[in-house]
Amino acid sequence: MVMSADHSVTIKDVASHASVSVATVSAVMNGNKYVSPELAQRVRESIATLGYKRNSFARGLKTQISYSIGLIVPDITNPFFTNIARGVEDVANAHNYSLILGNTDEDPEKEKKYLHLLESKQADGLIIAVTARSREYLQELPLRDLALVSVDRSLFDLGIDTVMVENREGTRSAIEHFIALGHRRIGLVTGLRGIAPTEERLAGYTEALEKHGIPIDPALIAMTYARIDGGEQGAMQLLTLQDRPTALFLMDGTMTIGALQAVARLGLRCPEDLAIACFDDFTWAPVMRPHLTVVDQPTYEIGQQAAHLLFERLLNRKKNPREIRLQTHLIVRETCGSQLPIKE
Amino acid sequence: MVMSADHSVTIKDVASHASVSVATVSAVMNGNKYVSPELAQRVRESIATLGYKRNSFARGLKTQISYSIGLIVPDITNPFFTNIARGVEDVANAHNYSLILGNTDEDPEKEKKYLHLLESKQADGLIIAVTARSREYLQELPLRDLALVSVDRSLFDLGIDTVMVENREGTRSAIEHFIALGHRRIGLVTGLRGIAPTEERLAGYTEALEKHGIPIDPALIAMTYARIDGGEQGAMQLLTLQDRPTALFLMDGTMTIGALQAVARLGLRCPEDLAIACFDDFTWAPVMRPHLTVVDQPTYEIGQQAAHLLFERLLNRKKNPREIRLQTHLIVRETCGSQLPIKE
DNA sequence: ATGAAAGCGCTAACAA
DNA sequence: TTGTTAGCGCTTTCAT
Repeated sequence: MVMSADHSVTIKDVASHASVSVATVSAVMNGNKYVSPELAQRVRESIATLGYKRNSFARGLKTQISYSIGLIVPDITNPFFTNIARGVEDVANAHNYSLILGNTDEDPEKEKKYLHLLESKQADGLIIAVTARSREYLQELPLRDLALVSVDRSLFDLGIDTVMVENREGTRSAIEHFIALGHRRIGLVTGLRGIAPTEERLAGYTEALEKHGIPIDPALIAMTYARIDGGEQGAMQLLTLQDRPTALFLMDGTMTIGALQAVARLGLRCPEDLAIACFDDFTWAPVMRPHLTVVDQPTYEIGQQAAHLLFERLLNRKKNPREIRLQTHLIVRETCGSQLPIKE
Repeated sequence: MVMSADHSVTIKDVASHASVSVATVSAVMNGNKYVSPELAQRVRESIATLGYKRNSFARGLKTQISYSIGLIVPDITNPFFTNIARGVEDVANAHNYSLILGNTDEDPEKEKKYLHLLESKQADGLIIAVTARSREYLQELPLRDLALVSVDRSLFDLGIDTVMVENREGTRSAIEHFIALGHRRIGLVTGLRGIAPTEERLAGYTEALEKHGIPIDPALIAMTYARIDGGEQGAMQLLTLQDRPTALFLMDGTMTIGALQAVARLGLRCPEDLAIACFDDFTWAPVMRPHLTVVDQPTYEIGQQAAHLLFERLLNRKKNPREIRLQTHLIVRETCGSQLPIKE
């Protein structure tokens, strides 16, 4: 039987209902002091019949811990970040923590706003995919004791726990796949400069070409941003070159949707006219035509690991920062064909 | 210039730094009392130089307001809910509120856990896509004064603000599209029973058939759940019938991915052998082959409207509950062909 | 083994 | 116009 009290029920109410002191009620809830079984039982019953829920403001004010962590990403709508969020949330939930979500749209101002918000909300920790300009102020920020974990973007050199994937290796494997198929003019569509995924994938691209003695042609690199229209725009730019690339690598899954639209718009076929591959796999890969060759990254696991790192740090604030690099996997499907597209 | 204090800086520190009382500091932060420009200025400077951020525990304890709202959905990973989340988050952010996210996986126990969590976190409001069994306990719950808004699922009869789409009309339009094309054996793959989208879409299906004098064949209705494998399983079940349907309607976008895989596995072609349509559009629709005919629903807007409703209610607790029904749109692409698949 | 009481940092009523 | 202070509901030390 449950009561709805107009003025919400406090620990005092429970105490008097159970005829014990508030200290005893607190003790049974926290289980950190001996309470005789009889009293404990009585308290538990009172809690149940009064429908008491402890007030986390009061608790937090006293203990300085909020049992909540933040997750700040560019855009939760990007499946890459959605999966990270799910991974984070699952482990947060397992720790009885709650997750506060924020989208920055890669805007440092929005990011700062969230940082302030989370600070004043006394979040215990924060998992963040920082914007390109964050490092400029991140060090200046008096971040209380907000434990920080960086995902997708690197802050490891700032002594911050970081979870990333092997961007360079992943990209290199895809580009080398192109090269093995005979491609030499390989286009690259990048996301925003200044963030690790972009820079590292760019490095992987360069590395692959150099390794095989293929000169880097700046005209084959389109710098855009990780959204559908960014991909479309980048692909358009490269594919309308008079000497267009025979292969195209997209740095991000969402960009690929746009790129594929550009390809269709130009009346190009894949893999006949053009090989395509990208970073990120898709749940809808099976229903895409053609089946896309991708560099898969373990998105859910990134979130999980980041959350694990965060909770570890919450336990021990002075342990050495770790950088976790998760592996990517080249999944060869059909968008690269099995040989160089014939050029007349 | 910014200081990092070991023991975080309080309003008292600001007060003494600015040589004013804490009440004055509070007044300038809240802007609800007159403070002379000189003092206000001094206070603001002290706040800045000390890097002070108000403690929301203390504030909340006093004011009973947390400036945070919850969002509880089955699975943030489903693009339908991702977009809702983005919509909610954007308006929450505009109100300087933060968003606490929870996934239930349609499990009432997880849902209850989040409800408790949000209560004890003193969330001011909650936007929720309830599980099938929530109404059993939702009324019993002493929900403090947690303002509630229901999305996707209906709680309007419980006097709770609700945002939904026109499920029945949307589904009917798709089924009638099938019928107009000459289909009479129309299969339906449903999600979980007992939730409004399922029941209402089912009603729309039934209504369309009845309106055109087509008898309902229970064998053509597969009850599964709104995930990829649910769709695959449902489609498999219907398409392996000896007298299989000539058209298939999927109730949910994610299910459609599975269904399309089943179709491919069975060596069926679409639209030649089978017409397909579903609820939900996809960002990746342009790169799907065939282009799917869908009933589009304004997902982002659902979240936005829900959040608006919530903030309105926060302002006025006793206004009449509203039910907002957003319109769906049938987008005819190519998965239905332009006529009945030829049957030999 | 249990209870009394101080105090966490803030807001707001009241005093000056 | 500004300051003093009580108290929000909890945890925790210190008494008993």
